[in-house]
Amino acid sequence: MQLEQLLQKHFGYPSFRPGQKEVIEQLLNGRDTIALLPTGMGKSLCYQLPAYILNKPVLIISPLLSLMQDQVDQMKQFGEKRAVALNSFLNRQQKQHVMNSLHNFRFIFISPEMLVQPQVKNRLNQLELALIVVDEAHCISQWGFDFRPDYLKIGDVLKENRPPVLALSATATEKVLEDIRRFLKMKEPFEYIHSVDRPNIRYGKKIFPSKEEKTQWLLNHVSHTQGPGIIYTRSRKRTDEIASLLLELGLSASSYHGGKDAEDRQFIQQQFIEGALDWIVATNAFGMGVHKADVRQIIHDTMPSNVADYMQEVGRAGRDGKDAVAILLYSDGDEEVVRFIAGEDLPNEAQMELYDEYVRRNIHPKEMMHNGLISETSFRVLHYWMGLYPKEQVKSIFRQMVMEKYRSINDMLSIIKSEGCIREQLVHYFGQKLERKPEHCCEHCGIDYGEFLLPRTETHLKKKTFTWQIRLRQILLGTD
DNA sequence: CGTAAACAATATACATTGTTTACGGTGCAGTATT
Repeated sequence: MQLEQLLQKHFGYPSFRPGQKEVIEQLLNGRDTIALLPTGMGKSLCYQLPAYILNKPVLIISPLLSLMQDQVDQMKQFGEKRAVALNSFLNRQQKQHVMNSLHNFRFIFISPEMLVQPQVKNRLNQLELALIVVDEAHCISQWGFDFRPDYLKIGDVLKENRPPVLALSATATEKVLEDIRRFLKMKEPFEYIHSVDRPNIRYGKKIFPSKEEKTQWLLNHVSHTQGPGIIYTRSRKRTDEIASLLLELGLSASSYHGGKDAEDRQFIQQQFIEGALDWIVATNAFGMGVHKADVRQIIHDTMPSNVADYMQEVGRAGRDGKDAVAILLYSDGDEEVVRFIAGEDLPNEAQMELYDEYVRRNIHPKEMMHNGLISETSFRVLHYWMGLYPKEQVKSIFRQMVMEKYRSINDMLSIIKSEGCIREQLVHYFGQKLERKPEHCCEHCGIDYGEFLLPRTETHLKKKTFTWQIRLRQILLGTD
């Protein structure tokens, strides 16, 4: 049967979207594949159709519990009951039960941390899988080295005669692609790379002499333009600050960051997706797995720490194909804090010495953590690297890591400070060529905020006084 | 590293200036505790 017929049979679609057919053909031929497709362009079909054709379970490695849960729920809603998320939401018994019946599932979602557990790894390696998928594969590069080291172990977990591996992401620089190939141990993968350019997004940029002026401009702009929108800033505290100011101006806004309860985060995200909330003021915790098509604006109150993150964040605008705008705000010295945060949580040399000493004295290095000498995150990262290389080499690896981070920050900064076309520079950064400049390009080429500058009407201000506002106030003010 | 808030000192009974201190992103798993 032709692929199109199979698509029709299993999903009821008459034709493929760009890239899907090529990717699926390669996978069915048993070839490792990297697919860079813009969000909302049907990435999940690339593994779902092969799952039905090959009729064996597909393993999907996913970065977030909430993402797995959404996908499983969605599948169940569409009548696919044979989907499961193998993660810490399951208690011991449930986990055991799922582990014993893995062959009965068609889609198995799992976190890298769960995947590398010996018991889980062995069980999965006994299973005959159709495909191994790494969703949001840029996380390998973005998180693996200094945050979630288990991302770097995925390749080691996979046995020699494994099924093809499919790495999915929306954007990746050549460096990220290299990390994906290397840490997934891919063998001459087929690569489908969609253009990173998003013609319907206009790139704005505003430079201010002081932070106060920046904030003033932001408040004024947001209160006179259309949402829905996301405002990215660097610290949790500042998300709360800005959100409060917007609330005072009568706008519907909420802050969002990793320090909030999972429940509250879920609730806020849901309100935003449903359109009951116009503005989300967030740290980089917000975004992955947020499927909202009509986001009109992305505003950066603080610069992101690299161009790949910037593209990822900006890419959340205008998924419906309609016009959207991304505005990057900068005030002198913003990069200093970004630089600090980049190096802050990495293990320092004193901790490396101490780790070494603990090992020499036959004390489990975990004690460092219990003695409050290192954070959990830093310990995990340090433990990973010290297990691989001698101390001096680890020191040098971390020095390089910091240098690399500083370089990425500088790359972002030089785009901000440059006088050139923003779109062109972004596209070039991903090693691509800009085919055609859209009419509304960027700050440099001339930007017209046009319809985004529609004045806010009274109804706009007052139409929403639902229960969510009360709930949001509770969350924001911490009163129940 | 840089900022801002909290605190202290000055020099005079209020407010300015100097000094110290706290703080800063991303998530998983699994266990102990509300």
